[in-house]
Amino acid sequence: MAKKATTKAAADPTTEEKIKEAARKVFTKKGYAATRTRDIAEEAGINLALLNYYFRSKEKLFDIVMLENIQKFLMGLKGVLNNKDASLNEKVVAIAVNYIDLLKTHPDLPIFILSEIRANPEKLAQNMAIKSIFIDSHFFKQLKEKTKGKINPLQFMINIMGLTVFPFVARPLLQSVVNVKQMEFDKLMEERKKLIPLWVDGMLNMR
Amino acid sequence: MAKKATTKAAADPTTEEKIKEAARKVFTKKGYAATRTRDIAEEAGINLALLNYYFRSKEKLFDIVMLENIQKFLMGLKGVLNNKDASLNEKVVAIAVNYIDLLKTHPDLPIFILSEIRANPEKLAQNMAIKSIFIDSHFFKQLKEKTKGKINPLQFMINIMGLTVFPFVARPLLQSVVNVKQMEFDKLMEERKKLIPLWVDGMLNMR
DNA sequence: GTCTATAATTCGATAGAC
DNA sequence: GTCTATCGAATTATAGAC
Repeated sequence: MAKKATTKAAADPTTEEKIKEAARKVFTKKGYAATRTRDIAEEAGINLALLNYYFRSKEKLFDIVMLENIQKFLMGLKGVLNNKDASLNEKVVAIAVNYIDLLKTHPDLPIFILSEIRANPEKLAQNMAIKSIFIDSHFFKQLKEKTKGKINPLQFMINIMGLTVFPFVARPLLQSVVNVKQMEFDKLMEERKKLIPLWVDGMLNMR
Repeated sequence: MAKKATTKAAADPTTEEKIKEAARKVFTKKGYAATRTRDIAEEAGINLALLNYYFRSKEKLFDIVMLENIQKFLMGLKGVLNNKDASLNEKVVAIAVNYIDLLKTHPDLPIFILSEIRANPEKLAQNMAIKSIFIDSHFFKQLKEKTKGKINPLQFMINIMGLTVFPFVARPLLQSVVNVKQMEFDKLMEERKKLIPLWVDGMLNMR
């Protein structure tokens, strides 16, 4: 591991890295159970036996990919939520923009994370002190002030995440059922970067 | 099929019905690939061989469950969206209340449908003329009028569904990571029946 | 480190008795 | 219709040559 971290970072990927990237791609697309290690090996352009040589098993490889995916999905948030110099509205802008940019390149991330957690909740509890990321954040305090007892601030947290993330979760349905094309979808998501902060501001300042 | 639809509807379930109900439960919880026919048989309290006797294969059984799930999820919507006597706001209320009630008893429905469509988009295209349910609905016309060219009405359709459905999609994360208990979750969802129409109204009447 | 070949297991499906 | 027993295919994992 970390054999050639000498000069260049992105020289040519180690076999181990190739396998992990292939695993991320296939796992994220098809889910744990539907993924065959052969698919990963083929995607990585290596032999099946090498997968078990580097990672002990399918499950261990999955755990690594899963952990990194969750971090990718949540850790970007941490800095934003705790920036004490940003107003509530500025934070909403940052959340919307960051997530939409992330999800435009990794659209399957949310549905993968959510369905795997759902199928296997006990795997999560572990170490993750993610609760604090949301509930103990500066952002959450700002929400509490703004809503002063009237409405549970968690409702707004759900709304902001929902307005941002839900379109990507619903994308399979939008594309294959409502027949929204990839380009139209991307355009809608770009529009939402500006719209979501307006909508959230409206919700927070009602009556 | 339909052997004893004589007097009582919910007398005692046919073996066939028992299998289908067990299949719905297990498939919806674990997804197609992670489900073993043995799990379904055990859940139904019958023998594995009977599953193949009544339904030809795991896949055929799944297709039936999937179709019924999609109908359960979308068909309730159809009547609401096309009720010409209901105002836009009344329709939003109906959507929120209907879905939250449905999802409180079937919380895994959305994530199941979305992740299975995602893993297997070609299975959908089929017969389903679902596009019309949304785009050609009376509700969509009302949205168009209200937003008169300013914003794509699809954005609001996404918002309404997102505000309503997303909490249930995110529930695994909320419960096992943010540590929201079942009772608190249910309470939040009840609150949302009243809040969502207010929020949507605010969004539609901005500036 | 990488490959081929194969062992070990799991799982969907069926044969055949009752 | 329902069960037990088992087959056959698919898939993860490993042994062993290079």
